[in-house]
Amino acid sequence: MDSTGESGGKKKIKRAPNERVLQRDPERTRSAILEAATREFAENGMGGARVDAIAERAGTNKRMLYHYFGDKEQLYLHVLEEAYVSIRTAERALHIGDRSPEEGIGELALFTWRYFLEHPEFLSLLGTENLHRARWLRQSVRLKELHSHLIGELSDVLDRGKKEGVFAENADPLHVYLTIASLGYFYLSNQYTLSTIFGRDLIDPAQLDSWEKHIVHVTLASIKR
Amino acid sequence: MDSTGESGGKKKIKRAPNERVLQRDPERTRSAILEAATREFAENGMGGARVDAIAERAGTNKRMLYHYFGDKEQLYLHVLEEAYVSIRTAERALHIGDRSPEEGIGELALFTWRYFLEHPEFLSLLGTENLHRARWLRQSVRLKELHSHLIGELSDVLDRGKKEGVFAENADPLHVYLTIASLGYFYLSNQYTLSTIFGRDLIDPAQLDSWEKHIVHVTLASIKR
DNA sequence: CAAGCCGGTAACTAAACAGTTACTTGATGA
DNA sequence: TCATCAAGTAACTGTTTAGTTACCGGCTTG
Repeated sequence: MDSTGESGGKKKIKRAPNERVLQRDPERTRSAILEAATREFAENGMGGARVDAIAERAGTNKRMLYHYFGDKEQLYLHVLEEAYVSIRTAERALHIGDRSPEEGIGELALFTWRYFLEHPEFLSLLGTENLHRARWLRQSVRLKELHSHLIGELSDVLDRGKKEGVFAENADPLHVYLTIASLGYFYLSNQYTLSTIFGRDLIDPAQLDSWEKHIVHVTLASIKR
Repeated sequence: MDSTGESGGKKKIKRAPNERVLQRDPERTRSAILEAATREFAENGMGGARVDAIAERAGTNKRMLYHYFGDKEQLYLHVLEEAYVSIRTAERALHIGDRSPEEGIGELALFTWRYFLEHPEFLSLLGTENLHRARWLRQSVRLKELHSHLIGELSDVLDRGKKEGVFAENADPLHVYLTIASLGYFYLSNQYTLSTIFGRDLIDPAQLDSWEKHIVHVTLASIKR
């Protein structure tokens, strides 16, 4: 589309290509807001998060935030959807069916634990959303089918294990996933009260390592025949 | 102490003892505020809770709230302490050491699950407190030693089980408690997002019953020799 | 029975807040 | 080269909020 004849020299775009690269960049502004909002909502919950704080963290101002996302609630919903899409996308890449049933389940447990450990903001957002009884998640059209894949794949692995005689016949895929998620979620999201109360620093690497082994052990022990 | 000589007849206290019982009752007002605050904080978190709403729910007004508790944060701390004292008190009444080791652990798991089920406000308060990294709990002097009893008793039961050869030698009392609490906490506190996502109503009595059995099974499976 | 104190009410205040408006700056296409 | 539109800024607005002040009234006590 350089047929305007003026595409040659004058345009100020990229004047000094690396000196002041793009003063106006909608894509960057948008994602900066989304990232800042993720942190703000994760740290303070829906009620405690401040729109001004998000704008400041993103290096922009409220006007832009309302421009791209409508209002505080819609911005929160975007953040939540993004968080779910991220974990489920990473999860799919695992292909737990490629290994033996026991290895597959162990792999899923390890992945989930480590993902939780590396993404505390995801745990926090889940907590906030549940405080509000999934008020915003229920509105989301994007997320309903995102999860059938997980249960489907898990179900296949369990069935294979049952046929091979290593898993109990009554092992339920939802129960298995809930077991894995429970053990990771509670330990990490409640680490602050737990460490205070029991006087043991749960975030200490040795403790983390010990709990990681525990999760895998418990998960497999709960379904082995 | 009735030596003042005027303790006899005249006092208007209890005029018509049941008609307008006590227009002014500090004890009742105080506990009404505490109960209202428990619900408000549990439903909306620290950031979302409204002081006006608490006063209204308690059938009083803000003045009294500030009179009895100082400010919003101190009131919140009282609520949190109260919640912890309640569960630990009920827990002590269990005497898990009076039974066989396996029954004792099963009893603790059942108790914890049912307590969580009947006290959703406790789970919610825990979530809120952890969002704030135990900021207020850390300030509390009352709660530090409240928990050594639990771990101590649990430790005794495990040791007995190990001597009798039913429990594995490396079973850790903290891990056992965390396992029990994890499975109950996550299922209940995250029931809203989980039900939405997996399309199964987790609060349905049949589901609850099934998960209760699962918790006991998993807990014992994780420590059995 | 008068003095004073404590439980209680309601209206007020200053700050914080979500959301808006008026305006500026920069890119693009005809 | 100029009209147009999108990106961006900053100051503003009405409302909500935690916390306060001024006041009322009944009970206790010297």
